[in-house]
Amino acid sequence: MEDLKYCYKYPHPAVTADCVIFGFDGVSIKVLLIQRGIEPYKDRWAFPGGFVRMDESVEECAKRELFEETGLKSASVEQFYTFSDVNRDPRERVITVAHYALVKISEVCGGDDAARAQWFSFDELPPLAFDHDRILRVALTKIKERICFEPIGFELLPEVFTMPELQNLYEAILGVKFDRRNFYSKMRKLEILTQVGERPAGTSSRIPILYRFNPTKYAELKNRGFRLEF
Amino acid sequence: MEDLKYCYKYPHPAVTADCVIFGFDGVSIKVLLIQRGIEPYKDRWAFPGGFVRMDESVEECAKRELFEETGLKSASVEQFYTFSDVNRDPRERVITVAHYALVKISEVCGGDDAARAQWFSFDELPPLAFDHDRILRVALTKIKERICFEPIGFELLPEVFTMPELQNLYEAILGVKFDRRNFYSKMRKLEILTQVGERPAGTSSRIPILYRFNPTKYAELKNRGFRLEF
DNA sequence: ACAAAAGTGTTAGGCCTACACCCATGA
DNA sequence: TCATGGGTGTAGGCCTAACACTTTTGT
Repeated sequence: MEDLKYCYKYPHPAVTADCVIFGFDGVSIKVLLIQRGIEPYKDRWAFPGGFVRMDESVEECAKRELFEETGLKSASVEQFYTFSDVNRDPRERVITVAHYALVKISEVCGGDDAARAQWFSFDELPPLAFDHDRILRVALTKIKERICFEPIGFELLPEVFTMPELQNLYEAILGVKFDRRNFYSKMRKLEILTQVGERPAGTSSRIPILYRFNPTKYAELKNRGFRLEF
Repeated sequence: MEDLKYCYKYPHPAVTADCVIFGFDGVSIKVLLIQRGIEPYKDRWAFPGGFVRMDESVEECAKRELFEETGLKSASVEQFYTFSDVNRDPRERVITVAHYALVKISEVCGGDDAARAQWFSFDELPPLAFDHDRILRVALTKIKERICFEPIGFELLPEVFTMPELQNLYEAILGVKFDRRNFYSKMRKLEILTQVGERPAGTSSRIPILYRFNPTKYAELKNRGFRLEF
């Protein structure tokens, strides 16, 4: 008991930051999980995360843990809910501030740190540690809410992408199907897409046109907020 | 030092729950503050709130503290952000989960507990304790986001209200002016308002028509979500 | 008598939705 | 040659935004 050296007049909960990391492979949404190496829930899959240090905010903690456990250096990690059920951790009272981030799936391929990290799609999810299944459900809800008002979708796509890919992304997140023609014109109206290169005139209607997004317009739209009526 | 009886292997932050309580007096938005009786920030105004106990979630804590300090028993206290800057409390590391609630201003009039509680409008705010001014700004942002998608506004109004009052409420929260005629028809289209009583025919165009809201339609709309294009 | 507050309806424009056809490729 | 995937444009309906007049009351 000699190592219990941090003492308080009243009981204090432990506080952690967890990261729900979403990716997109062109077809379906993926989530990044880490296989736990220690008890409790040893060998179960869980979100990257860990205990908040006394010299960092929970957001800083989330970014640090994310980097340590997956090698990801994502600028936009954002908290979305704090889970505080009394018995959510068998060790002691732990309150977790849950964050999410949208990343390009290619960014997390390499790295030895990421040995235990793996992308899962929703129809092949393993059982999760702690209350992480609940955290995932809430994260999904929040993402759905956001995607209609901020062009967050693009953070999930590679630099260059096709219109069908973009549509797949929206359909995968929102769980609905759109009319291709309406989706195209809606996106064009936003004026954040720039066509990449030229399609040799008349030579192909089968290979999709490539786009990248216009960073200026994109940032502007993101600040101003927008309204996607899906 | 004998009373430092809660000891841990690693340092733990303290965790509090704070409540930003919004009210509406028919003209402007008010916020409920409590004058602190103890250091730090003694005599400064702050949001109701306090330390999370080990046998309650942060939401339960928020409700409990709200009741203890203001006599309010509000069903719908909702967390909106967790503030964790390292030095936000001079005593020790304190992370606070901030909540908000919308209440009818009449519900908090009586009660001795509320002796130190007082409603303030935004143009006469006193200096706030801790980082509560920042918390207030974030709360306002979140409320603005919500009011366009959930009919939360009605929770701020008395049972029976007039259309101008309702419009004032929306204008006060969103900080913009609406065309009266467009606002009226938009509200009518939602079909959640029921006219109260009868206006003696032809006898008055100066006193406003009274409405209450239809709880069934209101709940339905709240679940389904809606879209107010202001 | 005049200013201020409350009530009401119409029109034009923009956005959303639904929908059909052509071209190219690969089986 | 046929099925599949990609690209494009149009017409109708709904919602939004702009806008004017009448009544009443209080000063």
